[in-house]
Amino acid sequence: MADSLTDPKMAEKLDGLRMTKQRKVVYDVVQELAIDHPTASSVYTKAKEIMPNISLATVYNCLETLTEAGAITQVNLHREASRFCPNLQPHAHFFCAKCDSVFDVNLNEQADASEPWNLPDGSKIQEMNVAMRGLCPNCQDS
Amino acid sequence: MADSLTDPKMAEKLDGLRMTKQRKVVYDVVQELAIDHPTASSVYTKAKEIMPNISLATVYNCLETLTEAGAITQVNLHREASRFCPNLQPHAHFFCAKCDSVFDVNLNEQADASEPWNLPDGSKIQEMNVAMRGLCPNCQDS
DNA sequence: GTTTATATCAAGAACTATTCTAATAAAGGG
DNA sequence: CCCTTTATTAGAATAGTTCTTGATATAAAC
Repeated sequence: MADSLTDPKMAEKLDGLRMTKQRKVVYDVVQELAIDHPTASSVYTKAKEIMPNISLATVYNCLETLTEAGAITQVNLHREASRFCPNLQPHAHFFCAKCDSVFDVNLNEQADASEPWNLPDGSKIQEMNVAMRGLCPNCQDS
Repeated sequence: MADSLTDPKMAEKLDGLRMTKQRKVVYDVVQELAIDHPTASSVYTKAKEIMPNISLATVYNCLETLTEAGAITQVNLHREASRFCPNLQPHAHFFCAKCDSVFDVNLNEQADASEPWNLPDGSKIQEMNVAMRGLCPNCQDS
């Protein structure tokens, strides 16, 4: 599969990173549960089925390492528990207020579409957050 | 000013809400510090200058109430402390990775612009998050 | 291969931002 | 004003996450 850790492009991202058994398990679990956008503790629960001695701290460490390496991304809404997503394509996330599910939303292919996001039919947005991190003009110079 | 609590449109939003002294102070402080996008504790520090006996819990309560009423919005990036913003126009937020400042970013007026966000010249995006909350098709029906 | 350096792991303590609890106080309607 | 409702306060509690320590494992240097 394209997003496998053994994929050459992914290997490049993970350059200099030790692919330990724990990291592999954590990454595989995030892939397996991708559709749920699992939290750290969901990943922990599932990872223990494969590696019973793995600790929650290690799961947190692995998730952080994989995120920094760019293999997965951290997904948040307000201050709810972080969720993790192995989809590296540019996309947004929709959080259902009722059933607590989270799903990926792709950009609309048609540039002239009225709605930039390709939401499933029948979903209704109540709130939208757009945040960017980077360097401001002042900090860019120094 | 247009965003004042005494503005008729704002009054409508706050319908049914008791405008207590504390809520007024908290709202005024958020307005005053708007450019900084203050955290709850920044609001608390400033609010105490005006009302020395106000408690942190009250600041949190007021911020929550004002947010629910639609008078301010809660702004987050990952799980950093929430920040609050009295700008009710649709806009995004830019978090500087170096100086920790946060600023408003408006939508580009020109529909055909290459970049949908009107970023200040010289700023550089490293990461972008788009999240929506609402009802998914399944939950819409039930 | 042995030694030395570096990175990772596990367990639990510590931390931060936030929410909850229970008692007191303040608003607003009659 | 009085009464009911709602808000405030201070401090305790909580959730999610990060940190610390010592033990292991891996890699690098010799």
